[in-house]
Amino acid sequence: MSEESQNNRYEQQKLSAVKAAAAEFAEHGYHGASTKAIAARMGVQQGSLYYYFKSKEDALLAVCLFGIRDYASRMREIAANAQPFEAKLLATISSHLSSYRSTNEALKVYNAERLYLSAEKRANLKELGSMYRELLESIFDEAIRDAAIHDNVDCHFAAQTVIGMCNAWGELIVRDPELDIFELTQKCTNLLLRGFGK
Amino acid sequence: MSEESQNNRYEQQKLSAVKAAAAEFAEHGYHGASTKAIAARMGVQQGSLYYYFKSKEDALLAVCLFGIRDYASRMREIAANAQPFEAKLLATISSHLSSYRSTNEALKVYNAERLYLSAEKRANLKELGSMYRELLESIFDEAIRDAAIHDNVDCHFAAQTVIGMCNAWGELIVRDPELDIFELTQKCTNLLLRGFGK
Amino acid sequence: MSEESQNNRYEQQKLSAVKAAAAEFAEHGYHGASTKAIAARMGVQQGSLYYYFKSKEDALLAVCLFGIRDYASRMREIAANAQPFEAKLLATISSHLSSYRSTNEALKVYNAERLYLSAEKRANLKELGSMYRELLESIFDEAIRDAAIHDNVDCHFAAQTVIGMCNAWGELIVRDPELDIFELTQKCTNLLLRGFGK
Amino acid sequence: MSEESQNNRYEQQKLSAVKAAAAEFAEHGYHGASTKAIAARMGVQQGSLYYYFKSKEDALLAVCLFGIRDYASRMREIAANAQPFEAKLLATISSHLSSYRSTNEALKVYNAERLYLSAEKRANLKELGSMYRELLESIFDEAIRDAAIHDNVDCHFAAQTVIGMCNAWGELIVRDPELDIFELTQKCTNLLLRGFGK
DNA sequence: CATGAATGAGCGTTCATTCAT
DNA sequence: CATGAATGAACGCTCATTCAT
Repeated sequence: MSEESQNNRYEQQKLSAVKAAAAEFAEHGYHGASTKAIAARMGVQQGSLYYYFKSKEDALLAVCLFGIRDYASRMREIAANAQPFEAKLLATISSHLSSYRSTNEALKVYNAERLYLSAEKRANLKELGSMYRELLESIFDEAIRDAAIHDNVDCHFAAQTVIGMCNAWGELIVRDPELDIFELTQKCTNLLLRGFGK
Repeated sequence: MSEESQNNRYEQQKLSAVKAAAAEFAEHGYHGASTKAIAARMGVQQGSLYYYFKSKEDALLAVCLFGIRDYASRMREIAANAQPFEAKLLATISSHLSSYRSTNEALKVYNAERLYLSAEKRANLKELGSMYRELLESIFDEAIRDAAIHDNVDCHFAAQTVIGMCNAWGELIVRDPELDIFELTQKCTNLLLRGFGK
Repeated sequence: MSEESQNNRYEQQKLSAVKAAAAEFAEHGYHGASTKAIAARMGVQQGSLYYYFKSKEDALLAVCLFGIRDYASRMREIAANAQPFEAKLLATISSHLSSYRSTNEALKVYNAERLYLSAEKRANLKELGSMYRELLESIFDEAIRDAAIHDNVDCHFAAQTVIGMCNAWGELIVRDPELDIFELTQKCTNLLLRGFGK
Repeated sequence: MSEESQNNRYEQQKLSAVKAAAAEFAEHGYHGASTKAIAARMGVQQGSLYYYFKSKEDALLAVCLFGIRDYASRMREIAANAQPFEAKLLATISSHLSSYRSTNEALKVYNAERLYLSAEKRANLKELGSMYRELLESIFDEAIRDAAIHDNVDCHFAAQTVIGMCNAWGELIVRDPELDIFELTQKCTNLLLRGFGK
């Protein structure tokens, strides 16, 4: 039990480290953030960080994974559910946008800073990222099969655009805590389904 | 003539410095880029950079301005022209997306790094950026008045979304030189007008 | 005991840093001295200095304080003692001149370089310096009241002159380790009391 | 005539350069002053300074010489005159103190910065400086022979002290343009002749 | 005589990282 | 598990100086 509680303690501290790193990376960027500031934010000395991360780059990887893990797994659920296209699209957007509120800026860090990871470290992420896009593409594919959307829709373009639009709004969500995510989700979904025109 | 050519020399070098800085900032981010690398890219010694920029931050400001000056002025022209909504929207998107090819990554830098400028330095940019969004909003306002789009469209949301979508694609344009901008412009415009649904 | 010795370790190193800085500032002036040379003199790497000083300017402040702290507190004792004027004057001069031997050139640095401190940092010093002069003035005031000196002596002038004379000789003391301070003290005191004339 | 006027022009500019350098050296010290600031103060470009000084060190030498040339030659006149001791002492102090007003801070620079000159460059100055002190010593020697002062006065000490006292006040004169030099001269002379005691 | 452009060395400072305690 | 002390490389920047024009 003592071992377990120690383990818990470690996990708690590690989580706290990830959140501190996420906040610093989000505010100053990966290169602009300092390990000293991350340590200060979580209330330990600079050297102690190295019990939780092997290096600064390692911290970035941890933050990125923290940022997309849930987000990617929720996508898997959405794609697997037997729902009409419109519901799936709404669920996707809702999940994506609200992730920006719930992951301590880690999703923003994933978007803005992941390219600074070395190729090897990024490999893990790439898989999750690609999976996300492919699942979204498959939703559009299915919609075409079900005649829910025009058959001339480019599914790759569509998925990329949905992701890009959500990320663009995500930046604004992080910066403006007043933004109403529910309303925003409605508007985005509506736009994607029907456009602005008459 | 000697005077003019001397003047040209300075202007040429300054432009070359801005482009070198844009490239380095785009690749490594503001904090990750080094003045040494910028100098090396333009073929001078590190110290010589300071003949053209008062500081690294000043270089970032110059890059950002370089990135949005034309882009903003083109928007002014588009908004002023007497054209139907659909043409204006297409022109906007076309201008926005092709800027990512013509400004040596400076527009990408403006989007990703401008928040690292101090408040005073950013003031110059803010005006141009706000103007851009407001002009775009006015195009949507006008479209409502002309009954070209539904009257329940939130023009602020619409403008922000167009900008966000273009910037998201801009990132991809910069990273992938093969991307067909003409085709992309069509698809984006089409989506915004009619959506994916039937 | 381990804790105390650790604390000692830091204090020892900090003192060593102050002395190294004093020596370099005295030899090359504040601007002419390099942090690299200071670090080398105390046997650490350049960057390690910043564990003991927040900045080079901070090091100058530390040196100045080190240079005048004892010197100012001794003045307080002298002024407080119930002794005849001549004894107080002698004590003052003796204390002032011998400080130049005991503070590792820090007093010289205080005199020659303190004006390079920013106004805020200099504030700490100003108080001590003013106190010193005022205490000395009060000794002259008292001497007038006790009729130990002519009543037309300008006490401000007198204090300033004593200080100036001692500092002038201090420069020579630092440069020439052979100078006999005891003899010098006698001569200065004698001059101030009786002048060169008959 | 054209040649002469050109020569004059050069001499004027050189003088202006010396004064500019004196002012910068006095304000920031030799190492703290920049050639750029000196050039700016005299209204030319940085590179143009090198028509008047071979190097920054050369500029310091020129300033030092400018600071003590007149001052030393005046001392020669004073020592040569057939006047009583008291008159000579007064003339010396008057000349010394008023030099601080008339040489654009160059005398202050001579005192505070001359040690940063390399040994060879300082040689010229040393001669003038030693001459000054020796002339002053000879005045005290003569005063002993004429029985104008006690025969136990140490003439070397006396000369050094007079110089030191004047330089100490000189610092204050430079910093405070309101100081009454005439009054100060009287007080210093009086002190040196009669002391503060009764 | 003066300039503007450039240099290359050096500066003060910060950084990610290590490791004995 | 955590610290405090130290490292050495890199950073942004300033400098005195040079030289073609």
